[in-house]
Amino acid sequence: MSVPEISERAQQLLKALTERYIREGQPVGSRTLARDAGLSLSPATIRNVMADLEELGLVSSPHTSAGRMPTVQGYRMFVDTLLTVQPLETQIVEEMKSTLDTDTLTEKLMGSASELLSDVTRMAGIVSLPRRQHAALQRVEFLPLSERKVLAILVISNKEVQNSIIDTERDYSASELQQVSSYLNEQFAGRELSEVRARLLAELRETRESLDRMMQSALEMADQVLGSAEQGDDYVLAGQTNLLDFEELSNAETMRHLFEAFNEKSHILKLLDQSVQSEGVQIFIGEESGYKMLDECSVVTAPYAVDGQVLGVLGVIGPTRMAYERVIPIVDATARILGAALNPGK
Amino acid sequence: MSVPEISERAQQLLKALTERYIREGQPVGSRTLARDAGLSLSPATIRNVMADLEELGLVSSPHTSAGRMPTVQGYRMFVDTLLTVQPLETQIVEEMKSTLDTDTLTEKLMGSASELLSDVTRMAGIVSLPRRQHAALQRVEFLPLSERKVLAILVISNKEVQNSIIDTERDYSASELQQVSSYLNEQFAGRELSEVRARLLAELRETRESLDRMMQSALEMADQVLGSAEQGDDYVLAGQTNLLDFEELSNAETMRHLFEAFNEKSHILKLLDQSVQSEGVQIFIGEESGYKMLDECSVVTAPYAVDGQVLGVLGVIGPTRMAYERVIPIVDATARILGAALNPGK
DNA sequence: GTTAGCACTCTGTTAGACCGAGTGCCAAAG
DNA sequence: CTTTGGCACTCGGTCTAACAGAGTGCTAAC
Repeated sequence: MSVPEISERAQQLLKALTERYIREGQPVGSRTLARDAGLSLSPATIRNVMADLEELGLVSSPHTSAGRMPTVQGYRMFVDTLLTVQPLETQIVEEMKSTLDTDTLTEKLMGSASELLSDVTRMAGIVSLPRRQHAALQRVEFLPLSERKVLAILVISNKEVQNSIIDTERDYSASELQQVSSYLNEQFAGRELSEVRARLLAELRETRESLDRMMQSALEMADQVLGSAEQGDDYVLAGQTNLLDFEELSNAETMRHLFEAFNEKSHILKLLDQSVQSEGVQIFIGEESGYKMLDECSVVTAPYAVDGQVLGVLGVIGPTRMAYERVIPIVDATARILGAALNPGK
Repeated sequence: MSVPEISERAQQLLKALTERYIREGQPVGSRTLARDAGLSLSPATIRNVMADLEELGLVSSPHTSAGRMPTVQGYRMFVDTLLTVQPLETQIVEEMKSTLDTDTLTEKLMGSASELLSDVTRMAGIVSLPRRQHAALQRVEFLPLSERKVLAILVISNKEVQNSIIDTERDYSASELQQVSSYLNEQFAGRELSEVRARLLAELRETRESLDRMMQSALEMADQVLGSAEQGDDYVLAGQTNLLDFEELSNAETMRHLFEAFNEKSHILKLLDQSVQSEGVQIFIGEESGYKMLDECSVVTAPYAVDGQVLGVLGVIGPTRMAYERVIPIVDATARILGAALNPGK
C-alpha cells in the first residue's frame, strides 16, 4: 500500500473534501468544493482534480452523478498528513482529570476511563485492563470460607484487589492459613507478579520432598491464585449505545455485527494489541482493522503507561466518518491522564 | 381494567389468533384463522366474532383491510387464561442447572444466570442482585493499604466477598487492624447485615466516650464498610444484542430508547421490584410496565428465593410478540435453579 | 346462527415522468 | 499546458397513477 504522491493543490482539495464529508455525511460535489476550499477555482477544474484522485483511489463516488467521498486510503492520507489536530482546551483536560478518581480500585478506574472516553467523544470508549505482569504483589491473605474452600485475597500495588475461591485438598484452620500467608508475604511481598510465579514454580519443583507439608500447600495455593490472576486479558467497553446515533451504523444488520464483535473479545483484544507497541495515537480506518465487522468503523487508540511501562491500550470506536481532529487529542490526553492516575507514586 | 366475558368460541379464536400472530408476526385474517383454528367455521363467521373482539378491545387491525392482531388486553387474556404452558423438558432443566456453577462468587453467578436466560430465550436476560439485608456477615478483615487507606474485606455468607477502600483519620499498623477485625468478628460474625448495622449505630451512639479509641475506630470503620455494602441495588443484564434481531424493535429510534432505559437503572429496578412480592412468574405486557420505552416489549419475571426468603428477581425482556408458553417455564425454572444454587446449605 | 357474495378499502409494488445534483468531455480562452 | 464555460448525460429521489392482493363489512339467503 504505497502512498500516492499528489500535488499541493490536490492535497488541499482532498482535505477540504474530507472535512466537509465528515461534517455533512454526504458526497461532496465540485461546486460545493469550489466554494468550500479556499482555492478560487472553478468547479470544472475541481472535477479534473477529482478524476485524478479517484484514479489514485483516494476518493470515490457511490454512483455516477453523486459527489465524491474519501476512500479508506483517502482517510488514511487525511489523518496522516493533512489533518490539523486541534489542541485540547486545558479546561477540558482538567475536567477530564477530575473525572478519574485516583483513589479507586483499578477495575473501577478503568470503567470510569472508558465512560469518560465515550462521554466526551459521544462514541464507544474502550480500555484494556492493565497488564499485571509487572505489578508488584503487595500482599496475600487467606481466609477459611467453608469446608475445603479458601478465599484468597491478592493485593496488588495498592490499587487492585483480587478475590478468588480456591479448592483445597483438606480443611485448613484460620491459624494455619495465617501461617501460610505470612510465609508467602515474607517471601514474595513487593516482588513482581511474574517473578513470584516463576520462583514459585521453581521452588515447588526443586524442594518437593524437603519441604514440610504446610509450606508445600502454601506454595500450591499461591500457584492456584496466581494462575487465575494472570489470565486477566480483558477490556472495558462503554457507550456502545452512542453508536446507535450514527446514521451509517444504525441499520440493524451492521449494528448486530458490531455488537457481536464486541462480545467476541479476542478479536478486539488482538486489535488493541497492535497498538501496544506504538508510541502515541494510532488509527485504524475501516477495513484496516482486518475485521469485516468493523468495516464501517474507525478505531483510534493510544497506549497508556506508568513510568514508561506500557500497561494497556485505550481508545474510541466510532464511524469511519468521525471528527478525527477532535478525537485524536482526546484519546491522547485520556491515555496520559489514565497513566498518571495509575501511578502509584502519587 | 375489567376482564371482558367472552364465549368459549371467541376464546378459542383469540387464542389461535394470538398464537399465529406470535409465530408469524403479521396481522391474521379471517380466512387464515378459519383454516388455523380447529373450529370448522367459515371466514365470514369468524369476521363477525372478530368484530366483537375488536369492540371489546382485545384485538385491533392496523388498517381497514388488514387482519387483526392482539392488543395489550388481548395478550393479557391470552397469557392469563388461554395459554397452555409447555412443561420444560427435564433434559433442558438439567442442562441449565449444570450451567450455573454453584461454587462461584455471587456476582459471577448472577452474571451466569443472566446469560443463561438470554441464551436459552434468545432475548435479553436480567437478574437483580440479591438483597443482602438478610445475609449473614461471616467475617470482616482489614488490611493496611497505604497511608490512611485501609482495605476492608467483607465476607458474606460464603459466596460473596466485597472489597472497599476506606479512608481513615490516621495510619493503622497491621496489628492494630488485626485487633479491630477480631473485635468485630467476635461481636458480629454470623449475624445478619442489617442487624449488624443497627447494633453498630446504637453502640456508636451510646458508648461514645466510654469506649477506648481503638474500639471506637473499629466501629467507625465497620460503619463505613457497611454503608458502601448496603446500597447494592443493581442488576445484571445480558444479551441485549439479541433484541436487535427482532424486526419490531430493530428500528434505530426504538432501540435507542430501549438501551437508554437499560442505562437508567432505577426505572428497571422499580419494575423488577413490583414482582418481588408475587409468588411465581409475573408478566408485564407492553405499556403495562408503565414505561414508554418498554412499550413494544414484554417483561417476564420471577422472584428467586432461598429458604422462602425472596432475595431478588430475574427475568427476560423481549418483544411483546414473544413465545410466552416457552419463556414462562424457562423463567420459572431459572428462578428455582438460581435459588437452589444460592442455597448455602448445599 | 351461519354462510356466500360483493362492494369497498387499504397497502405494496411497479412503471413512468420529472427534477436536481453532479459528472465527463470538449472546445475555447488564458 | 492549464483553466474554464458549456452541454449532454446519468443517476437517485419524489411524485403520481395504475393495479394486484388481502381482508373487511354488510346484506341477503340458507
